[in-house]
Amino acid sequence: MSSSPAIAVLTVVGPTASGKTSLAIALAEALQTEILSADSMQFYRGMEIGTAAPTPQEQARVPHHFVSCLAPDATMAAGEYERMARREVARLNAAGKIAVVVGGSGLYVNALIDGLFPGPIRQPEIRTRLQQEAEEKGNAHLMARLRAVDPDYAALLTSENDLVRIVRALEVYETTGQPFSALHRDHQAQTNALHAVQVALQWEREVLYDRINRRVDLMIEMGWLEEVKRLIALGYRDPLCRLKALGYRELIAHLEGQQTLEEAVEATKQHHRRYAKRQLTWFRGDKRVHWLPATPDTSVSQYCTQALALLEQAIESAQK
RNA sequence: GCCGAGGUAGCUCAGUUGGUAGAGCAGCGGACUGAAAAUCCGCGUGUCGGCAGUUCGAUUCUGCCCCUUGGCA
Repeated sequence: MSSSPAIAVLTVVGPTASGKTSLAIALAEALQTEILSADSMQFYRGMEIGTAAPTPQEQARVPHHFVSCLAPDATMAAGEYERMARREVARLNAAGKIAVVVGGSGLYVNALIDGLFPGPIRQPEIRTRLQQEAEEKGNAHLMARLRAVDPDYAALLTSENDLVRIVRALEVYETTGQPFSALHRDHQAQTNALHAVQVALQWEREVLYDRINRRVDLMIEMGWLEEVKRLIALGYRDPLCRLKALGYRELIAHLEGQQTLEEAVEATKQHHRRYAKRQLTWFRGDKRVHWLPATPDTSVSQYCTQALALLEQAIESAQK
């Protein structure tokens, strides 16, 4: 019976195509532990090529969780992920192991480490109703409603066009009778954050974009189009469009004759580059993340050594 | 070689009857609490090809040069 480690999780975060998967595997091997994915799209089965999920060979090296475990028409939610992932962290910690978490979905990583406020899961009927209302009476109408029940949160939003957030906040208010911002504030006051060490690989922007472009080409070479065709044949065309995983809609548009393969590939690369930029903004904003300078000449084992050293330091200071 | 067209942002181009310039795309920055690979907000980043002349002032007018391009040879 081992005692719980001083650090509960070691995360590998950062933008897409930065090399998270291989670093996480190296770290999990070194720590003799398991990997929890924090990737909102690698959950889905049959989308392994397009989401750059760890390959069967990679998964054979280290046990993985939360990869290829849902049908493409299933819904996931950050709160559900928080519960499932924390259960795995607790199990590993109880065995004296540090959980290695890898993924680029910032909200999911935060849900796991910091926890979300205990709010309701999404309410499809309420959302549909509110969206219809926005369409009929305009976005400003919904924003005015939010301002009336939760002025603090309304003031934080950048625009009345951010319907996703306005609808969610109104949905929370309708379900709980509490303003979204108040629930959020209460939760921050009594946070139960996991003790974590977070690392990310920091590439020069041009090099990262080059890696993204090359990886999309590689995905096509590995049979991404066939993967999409297979999913369509299984009846997942519409769920796939709803998921909005990068590239799938573009490839579907190509398969349905709306654009050339080249156009679809170029659009996909661009969407990945923009996604990487949003991820950089997200993770740069979290001052707990340690950025390891990355270059084409550095090997995974070198990053691994650096990350383990950071982990060692954190464990020492946690034990003081 | 001759005749014509053009050189303005990373790209495609607009424009200034002389007062150092603006669109689209690309790009950059930010926000983010159960849809998050989603969603939303903000920002022109410039030796106006080069040199000289005219002018208070030239990206704009003039001259020469360089480069690209179409046609004729």
